[in-house]
Amino acid sequence: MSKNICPLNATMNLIGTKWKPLVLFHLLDGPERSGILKSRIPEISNKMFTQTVRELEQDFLISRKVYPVVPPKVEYQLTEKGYSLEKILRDMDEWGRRL
Amino acid sequence: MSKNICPLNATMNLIGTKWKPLVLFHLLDGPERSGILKSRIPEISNKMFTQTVRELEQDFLISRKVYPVVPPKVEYQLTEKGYSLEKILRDMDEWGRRL
DNA sequence: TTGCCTAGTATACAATAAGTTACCTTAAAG
DNA sequence: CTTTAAGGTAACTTATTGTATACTAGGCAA
Repeated sequence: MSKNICPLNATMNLIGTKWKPLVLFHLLDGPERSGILKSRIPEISNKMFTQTVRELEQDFLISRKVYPVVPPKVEYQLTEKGYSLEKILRDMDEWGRRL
Repeated sequence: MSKNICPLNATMNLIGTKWKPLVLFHLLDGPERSGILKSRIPEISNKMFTQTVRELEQDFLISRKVYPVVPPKVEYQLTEKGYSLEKILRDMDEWGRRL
């Protein structure tokens, strides 16, 4: 009865939600402002967007830069750890293209 | 203003849940009986296991074979479509290994 | 100077998804 | 008789998501 400590579990804990891969994917081509990033994922709600980027930041997959201006300006970008998912994210996108 | 019809969305609709990638991953090495497959994912509840394999079956990622015996015997295996996710699944597992 | 605009986020509450527990099946073993 | 087996269902509780609304503070139009 080996307990399943399959590494995939760890991956799922970090990016195994409906929105995280999408947010990460849309940051692959460089930093984006919050609003623009959000607009690339039209179906996401405000709340889930904020919640998702917060969690990704906590897990060091993205970083958040706040400019102290009004109206607010916030930019997100992938960390190195986030970028290390590039191949997986692009493969998943490619896989979806063939459906 | 381009609405985001990113293929990754399609992928997420098929495997973008907490359990689906895990179920698929544990079928990569061949067909498994229901109980054994489930035991490889100890944290999954009975209900979520059944629900997950049902959805994967509907989406033609796995197939389900029922043997008319008592007690029941049911086997799951990846379809060709399911196998086409092999690289992604193994990469995700590998990524988790390095955390 | 009242009041609306902006972008990012926060909050309260409703809806949906996930987890828990109990129980069904039927044949053979004890 | 009673228990055990594997797989699954149904009823119910809790956790996660989604929706609608509002806040912030400087700039600007009326």
